[in-house]
Amino acid sequence: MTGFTRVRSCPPPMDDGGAVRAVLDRIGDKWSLLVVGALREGPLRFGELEKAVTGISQRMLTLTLKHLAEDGLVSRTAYAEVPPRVEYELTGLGRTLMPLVIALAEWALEHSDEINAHRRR
Amino acid sequence: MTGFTRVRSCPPPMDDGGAVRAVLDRIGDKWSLLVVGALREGPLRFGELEKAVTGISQRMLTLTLKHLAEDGLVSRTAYAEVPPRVEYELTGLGRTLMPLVIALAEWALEHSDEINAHRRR
DNA sequence: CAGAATCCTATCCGATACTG
DNA sequence: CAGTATCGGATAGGATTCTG
Repeated sequence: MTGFTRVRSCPPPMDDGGAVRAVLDRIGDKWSLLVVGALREGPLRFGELEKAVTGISQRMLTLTLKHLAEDGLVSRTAYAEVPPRVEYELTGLGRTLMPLVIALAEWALEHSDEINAHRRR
Repeated sequence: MTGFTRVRSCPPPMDDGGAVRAVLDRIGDKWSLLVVGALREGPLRFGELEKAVTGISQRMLTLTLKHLAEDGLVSRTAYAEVPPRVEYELTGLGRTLMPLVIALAEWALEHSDEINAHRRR
């Protein structure tokens, strides 16, 4: 057990020993939250995601979707058609993350000016 | 669901052109949110932060604090004493981020088991 | 259309040593 | 105590090419 430092009070357990960090390691990368956010209104195909998440490379979209699927945040459905069609959709677990993504986006929009002003100095 | 076709042109943006991404680039790194979370109950000294954020290296703590200070999320106060004492504290702007950090931590704790179970397959 | 494979670069970040 | 400076390995991620 890793000691905490000095307990003042212990409201929400920020560091349970790694759960927070483990999650951050996954969704704290450059694209995951943006992809999750892009799926907020329903399933999208690979190509649609590519357009929805501006700037993402094909490779990173593939990898990000694979990770999100491994973590159970996104489901992948391939339809046997020609040309091929593959849809990605948030799972129930993935949807529980949406309020956080929304909140983060709103926070970013609301405070980016202030942050940029500060950074410029 | 019959009777209308899903509109899929461009489920437009929560991406205003980069504000969300810009913020993610800053707080989406490995340590920033953990440092912010460590400061939730009040100011801490450099050494206290080092212990509070388990696993962080001296170098990364220095850099992370510098970035957070540049963005105006954290303030730095050096007291002219021997030995030196430096305290870091959330600014008003930094405190507006706390609800998000708390929410993220709670989400992580609540769903890490499910994520890990999924990943194991 | 949806990807897999390969190559290559920038940067992240830890370890270590030194300083006021 | 609270940093700074430097080195080097690991990895993230972009560009390009190829395939079912």
